[in-house]
Amino acid sequence: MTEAKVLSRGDQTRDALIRAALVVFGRSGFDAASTRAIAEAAGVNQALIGYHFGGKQGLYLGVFEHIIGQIREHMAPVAAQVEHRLAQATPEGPQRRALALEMMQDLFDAFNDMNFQHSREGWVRLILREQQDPTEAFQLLYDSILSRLMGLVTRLVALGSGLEQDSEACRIRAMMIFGQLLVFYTARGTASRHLGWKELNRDNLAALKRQFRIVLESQFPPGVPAV
Amino acid sequence: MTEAKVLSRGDQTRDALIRAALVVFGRSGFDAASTRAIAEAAGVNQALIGYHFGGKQGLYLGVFEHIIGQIREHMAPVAAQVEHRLAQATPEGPQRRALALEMMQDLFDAFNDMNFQHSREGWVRLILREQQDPTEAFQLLYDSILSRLMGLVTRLVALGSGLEQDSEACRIRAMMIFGQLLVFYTARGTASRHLGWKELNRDNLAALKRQFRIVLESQFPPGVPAV
DNA sequence: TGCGTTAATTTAATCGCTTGACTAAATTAA
DNA sequence: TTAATTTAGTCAAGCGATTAAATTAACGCA
Repeated sequence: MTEAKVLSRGDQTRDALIRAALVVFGRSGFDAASTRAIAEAAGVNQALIGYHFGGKQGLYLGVFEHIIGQIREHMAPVAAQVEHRLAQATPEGPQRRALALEMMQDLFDAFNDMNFQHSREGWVRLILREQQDPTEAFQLLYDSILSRLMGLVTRLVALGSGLEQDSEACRIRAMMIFGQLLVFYTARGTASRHLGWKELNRDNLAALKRQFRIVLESQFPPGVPAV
Repeated sequence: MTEAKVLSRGDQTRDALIRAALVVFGRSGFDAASTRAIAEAAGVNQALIGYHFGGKQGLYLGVFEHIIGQIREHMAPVAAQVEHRLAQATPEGPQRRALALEMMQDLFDAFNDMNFQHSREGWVRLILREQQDPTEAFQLLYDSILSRLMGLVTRLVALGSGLEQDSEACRIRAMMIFGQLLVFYTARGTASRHLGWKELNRDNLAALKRQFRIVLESQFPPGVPAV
């Protein structure tokens, strides 16, 4: 319903290739993924990769542009809202901890939902690989959204903890907070065995959110003065 | 100095192949890594992979047996010590929070040091890949040590939080605690840019440990009654 | 509407190259 | 002399890229 059906034949092919490549690249990595396998998964002739994207590399970048668009769609609204509230917040007010906590919960609720919705696709695997050996694709991803999200959470940590704005401590803490959620995707095998979660379903996600909320509150207790 | 020099010619070849394969498999993944590249990195003829390990797959398993041995060497002593203290601890004593906190810090100090020492090798990348698509190698790794470590931390969370022993909540919390550290390896690209850490050095590790300790204490405040 | 022309897109086939596995012969150690 | 180990070379299969030819859609004009 959200998709316009006025896609030309070429655009349909581009689309099918990107969606197939998302899966195949995610499962096998760039080198091990074959253009023939991608083309077959897309139901399309192999030479069309060269025609539409210039080659394997071009298709890979196309996949990341697609991902970036999706993440933007999910996170931009809540990020903008948090930025707005941050600009208005008095950094020394008495309830600034509660405020920071609330905004973090908004942000990470959206983050969790996005990850959950796309957990079946190849997102996680693709980004994980790029984290280990960043290429042009990661530069794109980081500059367009990741840096914004990280900066936002870092400012929220500063607000909630009283630590100096953008200090190294705040940045480390921001990374750690993400880590608490991401570990369920990055260490999927361990999570699967230790928790018996063969796949992340709605119930699992709810339990995860509950514990995350508890831990977040313990890190930024609303009623206690800052360190 | 720790290595006995009584290795036969064949054992030397096996050793060289495993060390080279650790790097090449880690960098490229199983499929994309070529046996020729591994053999060249080991300074050895390609056919020797087939001779000594039966094939590519056998070499891959050999690499994981090597890794498992190393992790055991690092973690088994502290794990045994914690298990011993856990067996003696009275689960309802007044300082059980402080006790749990102390044991967690011992455990994760060892964990951090191990990760740091081997961060240059291909460990992280290899295990990360197995987490996404577990093969026989991950089964081996999980059964031989990962399950023990996870179980241990889960029991410590139970002791420190007052939550029911081995409840799902405890297991989730245990995963999250690991996540706070692992994120600096799994999201290496983001960490590199957000923190300016091009590689994890001694200073960075110290800063990381400091923040981790603070967060851990906030989750299990020594002087406060349990939830 | 229908025809003819042009551009966009798709197809099958082929190129040189690399892959993992294997083998027989050569080399080394016991 | 025997067994363990290493070597160079070969095999079929799959790789990414490219090409010329075939097919399809788009547009101007009658």
